[in-house]
Amino acid sequence: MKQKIEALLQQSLQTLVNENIIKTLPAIQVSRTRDARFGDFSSNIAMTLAKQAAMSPRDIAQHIINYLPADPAVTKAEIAGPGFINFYQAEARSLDVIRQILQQKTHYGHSQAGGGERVQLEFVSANPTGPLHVGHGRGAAYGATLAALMRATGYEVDCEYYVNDAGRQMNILAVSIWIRYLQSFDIKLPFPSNGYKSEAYIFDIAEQIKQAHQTKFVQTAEVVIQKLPTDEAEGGDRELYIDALITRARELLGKDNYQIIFNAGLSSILADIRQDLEEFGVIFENWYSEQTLADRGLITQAVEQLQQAGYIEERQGAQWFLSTRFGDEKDRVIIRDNGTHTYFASDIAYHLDKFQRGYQRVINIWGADHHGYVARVKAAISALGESADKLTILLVQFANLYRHGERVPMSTRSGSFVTLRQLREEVGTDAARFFYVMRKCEQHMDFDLDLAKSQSNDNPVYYIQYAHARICSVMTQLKEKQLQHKPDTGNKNLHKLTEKHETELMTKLAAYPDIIHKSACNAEPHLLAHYLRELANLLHAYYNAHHFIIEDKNLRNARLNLILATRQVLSNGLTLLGVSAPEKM
RNA sequence: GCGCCCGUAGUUCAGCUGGAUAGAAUAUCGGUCUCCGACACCGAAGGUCACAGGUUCGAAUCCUGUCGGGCGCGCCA
Repeated sequence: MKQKIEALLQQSLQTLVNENIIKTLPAIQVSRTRDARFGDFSSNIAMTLAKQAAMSPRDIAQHIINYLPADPAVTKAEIAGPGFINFYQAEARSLDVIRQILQQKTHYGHSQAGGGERVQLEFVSANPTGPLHVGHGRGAAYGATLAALMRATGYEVDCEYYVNDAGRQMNILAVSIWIRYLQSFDIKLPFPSNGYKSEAYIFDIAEQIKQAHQTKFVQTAEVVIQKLPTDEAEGGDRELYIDALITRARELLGKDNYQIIFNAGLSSILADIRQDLEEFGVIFENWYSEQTLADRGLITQAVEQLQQAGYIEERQGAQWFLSTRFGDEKDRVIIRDNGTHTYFASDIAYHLDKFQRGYQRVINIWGADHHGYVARVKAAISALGESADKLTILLVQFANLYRHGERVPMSTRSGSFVTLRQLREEVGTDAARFFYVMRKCEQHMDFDLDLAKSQSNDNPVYYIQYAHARICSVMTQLKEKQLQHKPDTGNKNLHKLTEKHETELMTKLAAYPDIIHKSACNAEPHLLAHYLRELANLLHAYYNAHHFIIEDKNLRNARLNLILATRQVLSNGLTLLGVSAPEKM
C-alpha cells in the first residue's frame, strides 16, 4: 500500500515537473500515520518542495493532489496541518489484511528483502573459562532475535560463536584445575592468586579428571613449586607467578598430559555454555575455535598478507600494523618482540577467514566495553583489501539487575556473581528473552527481576502472552457452546467489522510487516517488542468492549477471523523474540 | 586529557535518516465482573525533552559548547 501511494505521488510529481512547476523529483517519503485523524498514510512531500517551487507548502500540496491519478485503493487525499498530504485507504484494503494473515499464517510479515544474502552473525563468544553471566545474556538474546528477524526478511544467516581457546586465560584455567586436582590428593599447595580460586566448577572438573585418570598427573608439592617466583600473597607478582606455574605444569606433565587437563576444562565448560544457550533458545550453527586459526597457519598468512601490502613496520623488535593509515588512533602490535602473536593478530585472521568463507555481510555483536576495538578491526579489514562496510559491529550496553529496588552487584570478586542460568531459573526464559530485547541495545538497561517474575499486567511478557491465551480461550468456549468457527463465512462478512476497536486492530495488524522489516534492517528488536505490547493492548480493549461469541453468525465469524488473525500475529512476533505463545496460562 | 555511548513524566523507557497537540508502561487517584479468563478494561493527573547557542518554514531529533552518568584508551584476552 505504501509503495502504491509512493507510485501515485511519483506520477503526480512527474506531471508537475513536465509543467515546470517544480524542477527536480525529490525523494518521496510516505509513512503510516500515528493517528487515525490523519488518515492511514501521510507524506510530507509538499513541505520539502516549498522552497524550490517558491510556493507555500499547502499550495504545492493542492497541485500534487490535483494531478494525483485516481486509484480504487485510495478513497481520499487531503491537505492537513502545515502541508501534509493525508491518504485514506479503501476499506477493502484493510479487510484484506485479515484474509492475508489467515492464509499466510506463520509466514505473515516475512519478506524477501534480504534477497538471500549470506550473513554471518557472531555473538556471545565469551571466553570458555566459566559459565555465562547475565551480561552475556543480553548479547545472546539480542543476537538470536536479530538472526530470527533477518531470516524472516530473506537473509541467510549463520550464527557463530568464536571460542577463545588459545589465550593465556585458558592456561590459567588449566593450571587452576591441575592445582585443585593435586590438592584433592592432600598435596599441600598454595592456590595461585591469579587463578580461578573461588569457582566451584573448577573442583568439579578436577574431580572428573581424578575419576578418569586417578594419579596420572600427580606431582609432589616440592617439585611443583621449587624455584617459582613469589606469588602476590607473599608480596610477589601474581602475573609472574602464574605464568611460571603454567610453564612448570607443561614441563612436569609433558605436552600430551597437559593437553588432557587443558581439554578437560575447555570441553566441560564449553558443553555447559552450549547447553545453557540451547535452553535459552539460542542456537549456533558454528563454534569456531581460535586455536585452529594458528593450527592452519591462518595467522601467519594474515600477517604476511599485511606485510606484502606494506602495512607492517618493525619497532623495538615487534611487528606493528599501521592501523593509523586506516583511521585508527594508534598503530597496533601484532607480533610481540618475543615472537608470539597478539590477540589482535588472531582476530585479523579470523575476520579475514569470515570473508573467505563467502559471507557477503558480517555482523559482530560486542559488549560496549570493546568499542575501542572497532577501529582497529575495521582498519585491518580495509588493509586486507576487503570493504570495511561489509562488517557491522553492534555494541550492546550492560544490563544492571535490580532486586527489590536495589542494584544487584555483579562482580566475580564480590561473590554475588549472577549467571545466565541463575537468571533463567529465577525469571524464566520467556521473561529473560523479552526483557533483554525490550530496550534499544545501545541503551543502558535496568533489568527489574521482580517485574520479570511478576505474573500481572505490570509484566509486558505476561500481558502479551495473556492476549494470546485469551484468544485461545475464546475458541475453547466456542467449542463448549457447540459452535463451529467458519472462516469462509467470516471472510465474506469482514465488512461488518466497523467498530472502532475493530478498525484499530486491523490497522495495527497491517503494520506488522513494516515493523518486522524495520526491526531487521535497523537491528532494533525492541521495535517488535513494543509493537506486540500495543497489539495486545488493542486486543484486550476489544475483548472488554465487545463479545465475540454472539448470536449473529455472520458477525461472529468475522470477529473470530479478526481475533484469530491477531493471535497469529502475536504468535509470529513472540516466536521471533524467542518467547513462547501459550494457549493457557 | 582524548575517544565512543547515554541524558525525555516520580520511576523504567519509546519517539532521533527534522514534521501535526512529545507517547507508553509503572507508581498515584477515581471508575468497570449476574456477561467469551478482572493475568483485563475505562478515566484523571503527571513534561523547561539536562543546559546554552546555532542551522530553517519547522528541532526531543541535525551542528557547536557546557554540565552530568557509563565505558574505553596494554607488546592483556
